[in-house]
Amino acid sequence: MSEKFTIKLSDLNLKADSGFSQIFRMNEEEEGLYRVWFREHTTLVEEKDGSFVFHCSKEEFYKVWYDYFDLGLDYSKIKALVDEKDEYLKTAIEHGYGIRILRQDLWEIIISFIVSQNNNIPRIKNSISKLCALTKDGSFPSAELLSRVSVEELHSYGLGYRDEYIHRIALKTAAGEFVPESLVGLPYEEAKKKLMEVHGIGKKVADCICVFGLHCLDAFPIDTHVKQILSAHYAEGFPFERYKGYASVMQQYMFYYDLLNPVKLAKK
DNA sequence: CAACAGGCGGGAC
DNA sequence: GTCCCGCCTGTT
Repeated sequence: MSEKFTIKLSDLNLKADSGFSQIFRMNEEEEGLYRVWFREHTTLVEEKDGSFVFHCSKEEFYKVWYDYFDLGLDYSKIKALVDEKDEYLKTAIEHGYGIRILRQDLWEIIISFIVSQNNNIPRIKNSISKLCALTKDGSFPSAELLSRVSVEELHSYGLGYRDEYIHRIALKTAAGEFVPESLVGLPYEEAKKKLMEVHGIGKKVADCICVFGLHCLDAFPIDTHVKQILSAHYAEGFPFERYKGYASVMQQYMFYYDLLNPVKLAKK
């Protein structure tokens, strides 16, 4: 609380990262002041005159938050890959300054994206905040803790039919029959395949877990927004080869831009 | 009222 | 393999 660490960072925009696709509990507590969580760590971050003030020690910043915000990766280089002739992607990137693929906790991402399926953001956030209320400190509940919560209780968190998916994967994980950590370091295709063996994880959720939980930037989650973007702007096919190794970064720019400026509405 | 939201499982074929 | 349907629930 007392200790603060200020640093200048480029290609980071807390508003863009918090409000949309990958984090369901980075809340703006006050104007320009955000709370972030990573496992047992939490801190406030504020954006001020192009600098970022972390309400933690310099040691904690470098130990936890530097990696969390993926600050070792130069996003300006990735943006430079974009095809000069691709007006749509160029526009999307201009509007998505500061988007990064954060390195969040794998277990939290697995559960969060199961919750996210066929769902909307306010409801997702509400369910996840109820899950986090299960712990004393507001951190995300472990598999062991979740496995002890009844399906009925889970249902009361507004999870709908996903209650059983959560219950089953929590039991399986607590029993050691599913080991999330075993996915770390696997090639993208293998990780995706193993994830899809879990009841409640399909193609899209598996891809999201690969991107946001395993930092596989080759994955390219196709949800309803991206599907519409692809058919509206890439009828000839999206140039995956060109963006090899960074497809998900492009996906994030497109997704974010579509939230601001939906393809469907723009077309009519 | 129906359609949709950051889809998935299950069954038909 | 592809297609199609039902599904929790809040919002438009």
